[in-house]
Amino acid sequence: MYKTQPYGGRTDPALPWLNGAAVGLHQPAPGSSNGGAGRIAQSLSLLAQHLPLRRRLVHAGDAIFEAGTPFHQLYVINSGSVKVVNTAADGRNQVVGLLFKGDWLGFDGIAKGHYGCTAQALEIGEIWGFRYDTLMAAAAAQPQLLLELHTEMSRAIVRGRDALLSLCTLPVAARVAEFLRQWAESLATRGLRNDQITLRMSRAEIGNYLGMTLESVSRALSSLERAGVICFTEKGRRLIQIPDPQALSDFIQAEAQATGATLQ
Amino acid sequence: MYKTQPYGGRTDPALPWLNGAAVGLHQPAPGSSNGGAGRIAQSLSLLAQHLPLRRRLVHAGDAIFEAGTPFHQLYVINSGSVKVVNTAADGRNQVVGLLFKGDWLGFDGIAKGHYGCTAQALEIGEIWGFRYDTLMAAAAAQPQLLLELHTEMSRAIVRGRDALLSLCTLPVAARVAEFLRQWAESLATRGLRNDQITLRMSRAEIGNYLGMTLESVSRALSSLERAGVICFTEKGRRLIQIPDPQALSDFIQAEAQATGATLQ
DNA sequence: CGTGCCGTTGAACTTGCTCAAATCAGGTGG
DNA sequence: CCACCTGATTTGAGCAAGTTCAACGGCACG
Repeated sequence: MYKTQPYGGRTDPALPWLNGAAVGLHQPAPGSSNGGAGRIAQSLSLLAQHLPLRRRLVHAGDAIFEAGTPFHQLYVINSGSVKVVNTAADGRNQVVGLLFKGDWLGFDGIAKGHYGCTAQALEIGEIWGFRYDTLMAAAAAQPQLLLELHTEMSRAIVRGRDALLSLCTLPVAARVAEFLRQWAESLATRGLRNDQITLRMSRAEIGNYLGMTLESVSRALSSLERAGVICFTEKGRRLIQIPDPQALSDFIQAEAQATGATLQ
Repeated sequence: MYKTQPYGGRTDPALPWLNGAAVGLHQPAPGSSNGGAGRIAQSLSLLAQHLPLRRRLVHAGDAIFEAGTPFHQLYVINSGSVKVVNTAADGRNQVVGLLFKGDWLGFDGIAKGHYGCTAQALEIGEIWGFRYDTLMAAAAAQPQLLLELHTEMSRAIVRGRDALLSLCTLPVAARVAEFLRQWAESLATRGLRNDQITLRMSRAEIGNYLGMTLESVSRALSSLERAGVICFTEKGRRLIQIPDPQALSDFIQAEAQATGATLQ
């Protein structure tokens, strides 16, 4: 397996912190049973209350914003899912993010003054748009808005880093498994059923996202099915069932250790 | 070459925007010849003026903060360089960032309430620390501080995405070249000489950062030297000279195209 | 009913990894 | 100042994961 080997750095005392949990500065909404779903609903309603929103219905394939256009607005997903595609100067491009209800879009525009990525809906959904300067003005009266913004930006940074880590330390099959695990986790956080996933991307898109070929994605899914970690439903090979989320995690763990990617 | 192949997405009209340029919302400092260096000096002095800073001298290897400790402070590099190491729950860890003067540290703590990474100095330098809540309080009086924060967070997001793109679309040799190019660019932005680079990381650390083995890093550097794109100085193989930055870019371009990673 | 796209699977090939040995730089103690 | 030791780096040879190329089946759409 093509994994980076241990390097005798000084930062290696294997640390026991959970990386996946989505606990934030926010206390769970009083009276909400699920921290994740409550948090997201709460923050969406906060926005709705204090900002003039441009609500837009999108269909699969619709662009929410395009790389290169001037930045003025941020967006929040009220429903549906979105992929973010990064494009380099020489035309190489890559899916760099996959976002769901409550996630924000367009942060990369703040620094550069124009969007650096293209965001595209993967299914029917509703996207809320609002101007960055309006948000800042509203935040003067409602500081909670600022905390929300910072938390979401921080989350985006963490997501990017975790993606990098997966990409560098996991073999293909485990990367696909991790992809499914994260997707299921995102659904669970939002209070949706997470025992099945409707892939809204082609094998080619998934492969592009995970840094592998479409054939590798296909093979990885087949091998996950053979291992009994996932099942395909009778109809269509884009609807994936996950009988036991723990089995997915175990699979990833096993693959990671097999490669010696554990480090230190 | 193991590169992701084209996928017939709908987002592919190859876009001509430069990805590397560091132009921001900030207008170049009036009277400063170099936008980058001016911007950084300006934003450092803005912080010094409006915030009580904890200044700390660090030596190579010193930790600025450790993954898992509670988040209260953000940090800014006043001088020196820093690496950021991400650690997963199962012990896999990876260098996910390399930062220089003017860069901020610790954003990942905002969402989770504790730092998710460890930051470690690569050389002697001075790090400024200040509490996040103090920053927010000061921002009420000085909104420029907020813009600064957002710009830096945005920049961190963009950097992460670009790293992902390199990792997925470039073969090893080009990845090393791109690494050097970015380092040189960072130096240039800060008004420092960018015709030579003192690597402050071992081959193993570089490999970990770039998702390859230390042997691959070594071979890539040797091949860059053979191609005349870089030179080693007589003393030590950690001081690298870059006679012609353009040649580096050309090398990357050529390698990228050779793999068909161009897409579209 | 043909055309096109998506997905799967097989076989051969290539890149980058693993293992191993030799070299080199830096620091330590005599 | 030199011998020595340790860790970093380079380089080679063989191997394997994942890619490339290619063929086939299924489903949707005109």
